[in-house]
Amino acid sequence: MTNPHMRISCLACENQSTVEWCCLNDEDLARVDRAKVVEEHSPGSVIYDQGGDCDAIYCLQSGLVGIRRLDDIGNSTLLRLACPGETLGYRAFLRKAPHDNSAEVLMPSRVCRIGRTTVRGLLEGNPDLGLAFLDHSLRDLTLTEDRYMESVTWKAKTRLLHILLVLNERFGVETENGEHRIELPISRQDLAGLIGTAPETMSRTIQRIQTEGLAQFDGRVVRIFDLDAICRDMPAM
Amino acid sequence: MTNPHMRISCLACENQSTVEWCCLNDEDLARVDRAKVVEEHSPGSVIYDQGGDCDAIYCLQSGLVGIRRLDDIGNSTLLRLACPGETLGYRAFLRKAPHDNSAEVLMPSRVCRIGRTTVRGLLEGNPDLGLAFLDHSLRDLTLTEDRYMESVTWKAKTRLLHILLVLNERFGVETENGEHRIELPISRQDLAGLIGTAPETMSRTIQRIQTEGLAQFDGRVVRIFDLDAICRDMPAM
DNA sequence: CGGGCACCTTGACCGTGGTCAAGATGGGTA
DNA sequence: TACCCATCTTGACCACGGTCAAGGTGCCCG
Repeated sequence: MTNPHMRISCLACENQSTVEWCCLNDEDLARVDRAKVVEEHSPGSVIYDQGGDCDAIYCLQSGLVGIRRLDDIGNSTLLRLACPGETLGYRAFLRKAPHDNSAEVLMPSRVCRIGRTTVRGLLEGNPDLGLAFLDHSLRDLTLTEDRYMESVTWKAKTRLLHILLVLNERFGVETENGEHRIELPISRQDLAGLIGTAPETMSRTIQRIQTEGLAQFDGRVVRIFDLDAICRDMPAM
Repeated sequence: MTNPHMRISCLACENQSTVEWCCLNDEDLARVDRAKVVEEHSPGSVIYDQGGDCDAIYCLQSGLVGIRRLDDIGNSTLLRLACPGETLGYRAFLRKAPHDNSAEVLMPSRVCRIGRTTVRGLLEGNPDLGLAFLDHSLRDLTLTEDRYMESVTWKAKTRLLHILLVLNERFGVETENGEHRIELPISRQDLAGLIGTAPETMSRTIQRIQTEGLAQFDGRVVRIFDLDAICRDMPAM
């Protein structure tokens, strides 16, 4: 899993500017660089497990990771996606509590693991880092609250269209004829989890969207003909 | 609204030990005490408004405050309750963004208003305060995420029973015959908002709970005969 | 006192979406 | 090629809960 040859220095990492790490000076970055362990993960492998103790935080350098939560019965629900530059597992770390979700690799990913003592040291020496984490947490909080409101007030179709708009921002490409193509990074089941419905409902909602001509689903490829039409369907945006 | 006669020093405030303020030394507490403005509010009055700019944070000394969010149509939903000791409006303040919710007084309350410059000064001089806010934010995040999961997987009846258990912790009293009495601090409408349903569904759910003998509703007074029976109805607790 | 007005309740209706069960599809392996 | 398995789709069913509409209750105010 560990691959020292592909190693990129934190000082040269293009994600360095993301939220929490942008406040570190070169000296501290070098310290992280020395302490970190770079891991290569392939889809399906787990970075950390729900319920497990937290002895490090992770920085996603490239790839894609899914944050899952295990139901009390045992079925896991995809809560959200983590993209390159995101720091993973910081919540459990800072709360000194077990992870309340799991991180599973969805696309081949390179993850930097930064041990507990290193982070503690940085936090103590650099008050801004704490504030950066605070910022991250506040952003997550707003996102989660918005999500809650949506799940209560919006219908499944609206929520799916909304997710498509978000996925389009990240994974969509515009073809020459003005059409948008998204290569979905996740299965239908996970898509269902992401909007909080059963997989069957996901299938049916997709059918409905297709017959209404809003989008075409072909395996994991989605084609959107009229992005504006979808935007117009959103309440309050 | 302001009442200088009822003023309690921060140094003597019984809520001083709550999350963010416990990390301040006496000197800083005295600084807050000098800068703060104490406000007396009666039910219905608004501490801050959604969409409004944030130029202070508020510390609830006594009473009860409801955190509301305005829908895009204009109907407001009660998101959660804030009890004495809670710091209000810190999120908008720290994010330097407009309030994304409103704080409305539900029971006669005394609120300490601490101006922007004072808090900024404290944050700069005292890194621990930032970490305390971080802690608060992380706790809120977990609560909100749990709430989201519940709203997706639990039925209205289960959610109502859960809220009753929570309200019982805060407002319940145990009578001599082992029965629990809760004096609800909120209307049915707000109770409905709290579990994310329509008011009509709230009424019907209450009826169902009564016919099943789990609790008796009489105006704002709820009597619970068998607390354990309700706990047993909760999935995974 | 009556009128107005919130708030709550109840009834009727029906759409959304959960659930169970049965196929369909497709990839991986022997 | 045949088989298996996971994933996805489709159908049938129906409970939960949203919505609209009509009463009911209590409260404040003129």
